[in-house]
Amino acid sequence: MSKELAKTYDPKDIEDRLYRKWEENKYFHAEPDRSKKPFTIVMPPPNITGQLHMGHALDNTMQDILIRYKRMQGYNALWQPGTDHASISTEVKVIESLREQGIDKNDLGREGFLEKVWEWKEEYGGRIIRQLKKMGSSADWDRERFTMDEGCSAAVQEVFIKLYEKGLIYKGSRIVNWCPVCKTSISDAEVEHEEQDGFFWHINYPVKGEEGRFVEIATTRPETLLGDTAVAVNPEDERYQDIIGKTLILPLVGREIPVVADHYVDKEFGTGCVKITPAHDPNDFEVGKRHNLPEINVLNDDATINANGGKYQGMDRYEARKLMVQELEEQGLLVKIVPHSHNVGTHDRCSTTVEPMVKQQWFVKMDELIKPAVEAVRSGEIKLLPERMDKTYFNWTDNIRDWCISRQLWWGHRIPAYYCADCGEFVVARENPGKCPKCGCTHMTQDEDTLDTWFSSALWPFSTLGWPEKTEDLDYFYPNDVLVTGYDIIFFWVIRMIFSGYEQMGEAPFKTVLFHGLVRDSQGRKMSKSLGNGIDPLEVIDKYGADALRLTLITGNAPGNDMRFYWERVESSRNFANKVWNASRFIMMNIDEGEMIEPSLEQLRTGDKWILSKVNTLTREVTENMDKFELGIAVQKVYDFIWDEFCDWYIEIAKARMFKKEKHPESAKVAMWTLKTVLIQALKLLHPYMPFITEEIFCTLQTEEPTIMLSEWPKYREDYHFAAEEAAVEHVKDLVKGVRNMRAEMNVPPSRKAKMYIVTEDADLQNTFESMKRIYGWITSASEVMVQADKSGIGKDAVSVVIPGAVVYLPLEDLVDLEKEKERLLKEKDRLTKELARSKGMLSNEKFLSRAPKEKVQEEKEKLAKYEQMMAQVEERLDQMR
RNA sequence: GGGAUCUUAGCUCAGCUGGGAGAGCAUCUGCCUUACAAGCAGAGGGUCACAGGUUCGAGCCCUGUAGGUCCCACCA
Repeated sequence: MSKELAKTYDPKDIEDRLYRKWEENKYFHAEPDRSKKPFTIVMPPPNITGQLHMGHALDNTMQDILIRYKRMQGYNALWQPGTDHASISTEVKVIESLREQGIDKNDLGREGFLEKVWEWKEEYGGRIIRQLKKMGSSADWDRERFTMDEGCSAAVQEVFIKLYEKGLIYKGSRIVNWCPVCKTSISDAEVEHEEQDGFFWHINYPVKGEEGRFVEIATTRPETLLGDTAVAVNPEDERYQDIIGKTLILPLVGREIPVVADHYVDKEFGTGCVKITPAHDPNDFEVGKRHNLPEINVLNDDATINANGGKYQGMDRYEARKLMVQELEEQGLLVKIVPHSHNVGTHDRCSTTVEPMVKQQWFVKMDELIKPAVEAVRSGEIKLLPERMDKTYFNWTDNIRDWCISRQLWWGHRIPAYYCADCGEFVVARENPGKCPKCGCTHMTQDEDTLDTWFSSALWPFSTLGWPEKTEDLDYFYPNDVLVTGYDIIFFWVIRMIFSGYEQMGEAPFKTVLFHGLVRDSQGRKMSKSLGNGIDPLEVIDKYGADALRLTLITGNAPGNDMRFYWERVESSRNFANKVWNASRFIMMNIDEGEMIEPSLEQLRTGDKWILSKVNTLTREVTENMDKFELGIAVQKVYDFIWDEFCDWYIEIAKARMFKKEKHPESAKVAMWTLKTVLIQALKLLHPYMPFITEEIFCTLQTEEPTIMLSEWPKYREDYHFAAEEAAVEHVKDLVKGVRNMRAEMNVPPSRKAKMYIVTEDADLQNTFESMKRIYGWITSASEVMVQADKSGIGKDAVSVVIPGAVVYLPLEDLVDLEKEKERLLKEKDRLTKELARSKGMLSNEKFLSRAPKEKVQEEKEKLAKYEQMMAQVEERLDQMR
């Protein structure tokens, strides 16, 4: 009785204190240990510039649940954390902050700028980690890594060189996506397509030497006309047979360009004539290659027109467009302007319209690399959850294109290529070779470009474990078991980790990928800065506690589905936490101190066996669902058990015994043991989801173990399955519910006590009701309970309640409104009539009898018998009332 | 253009391999019953989008329709 908890649950009191305890005791830390099986999850590294948002909160909660679960199961569980340098985001952010101080990136120079970025990293890099800790995340922080730390950088260099040497990385002049604001190339995955309303400008291109003859083309980007080097038509298009091979005069420019025939042109679309701009359109680039057309780049890196644009030089692309259209109109070459909505590629970071441009860039050749990654998912060696993600995955791998990995940024891993200033030769090497292998000069400088951020994240599952060194960690913890992440980065990250794992390690990086969806606002919108609709997880934690937030994010959500965030849901999670808290408080206040010995099966009463059987089944179901990664279902079962079974029924059952300790000391003792045992088991099942509250209660309730997080995950016990007791308590529940229902509907106040007669001819039932008299008598405030085979001694006007197998009578003559009771009985009769019709219908169906499984038929027959018996009772009672 | 996914109670969503429709919140009615009013007890509320099909039996499987969401895609 000495231990006590505060009256209401206050997470603020306990969360930080317990987290400190866990950290100080190194409970999160994992070291290779051959006597235990490893279980590894690598944390998707949050950006160093990032602040905790709901996506992180969900992602980390799921991982923490899995890690805590496996840790309790005895696995050597490693949750490997770290952060990502996030090249573009970070660079842009630092540039902005410098600009506010009036400093320009270029004035600082590369070295100076990088110094500033590292300063920024030192200052803000730890912020998100501190925030993740507030969630209760049990990652092994001693192992925190950074994508640009020494080891990860070595891994990046190693991979680059290996791939280059295998011919899987090449440098080439290709058409790439160019962001004119970030002034860098980006990969296809970073381009977002958005539908925009634009126009089709129809322009006449004069045919050389044929006065008054034109070829009409249609374009959505008239300014690219400056780079046109041909016009193409479909070779099968009858309309244009005679102009193939002729020469056109490019309007405004005056350049002579040929008309070529290419199957790429769709006869049905537009005018059937396409202007070809190889330097600024991926398709045109291909056409240009086929017809040996020159590539004329007309844009600067900031998307202004360059010297090749003649008099338009220096103008912004859209300004030039406007002026050119105007001039075309003046010259009578503009045929018409047709509104046209089309897809425009934008940069996912800054939303700037991307310009396709021909540039020298580094690429990863994908066709061979992707093969094992495809096979892994196809064969099931790597499992994607939910399964439908397979299609998304294959859709990408089937249409894979080479990966542009060079970025014109400073913050990131620099490309290990060195160029000779004299002869232009380059070498890929671990360090500057100093001397040019071709001309022998010493003017070697490193490539200015850095690598795509995802190039380093792709190596995360093994670079964090020490690769390219052959470490014990790598040997023991690789491959990872599960990867938890949002479906939005399947292309950016998941696929690239998979092929990198196979290529570098010869093995899958992980066995299962568990995808989750987006956390949206209450209206279903994406949470975003610009909308200002984001909800800060830290605010939620501050108001309701981390456990409540975690529970909210996990319940009622199937894997891979988006969810909406509601404060009301957090509130109900908090209410559950309080429920657990108070149930525990009650138990602590009412059990005796000291060691408790497990009672023998003979000592256990019906109620004890029932709840032990229930928690036993719960254990099995929770474990099964967690193994299937059905976290929402698993925690829902724990929730329902604790609230609806343990609190609503077992604690009430126990009260009837504990409050009469003196009269029945043995029964009280067994109840106490059961209360404590079941509570601890339920707390363990709940711990991965709500680590703080379960730890606090566990540590207050018992002294044998220092922490719940290293306690043993409960196991299903064959000897704790009690079918008969479960059935008995169901009968008692039916009785209690029936009486409560009657009292509520008949407006019998709770203060009104009454005798209770239970009439049944079934001897087993008589025993059940006889043995649990005290329990349900107490719950229903009966003054006295009689169990008998007939109605002797029961007043004619006693109210009756028909329950399966028995009729309960309560002599409440003075209070009873006969009309009301008749109404109540008629309602019950109505319900039974429907059930009987359904049941009889099924059982009279020959095909059901012959084809349905025997158990189903038997089950249905039992139901029918039950309803028939109840119907008879109801009818008898109604007859009496006539 | 291709693909995925959703449509279940007033709202938000569960419903895992087909076998009598569930939860939370909201609503209504009683209760400060000695763990909890962040609570207890009771109640109301659903032709599971629509139309077909398979099956003894369909919210669940198949086909189609309508509407919503998302992803992918070089039709200028």
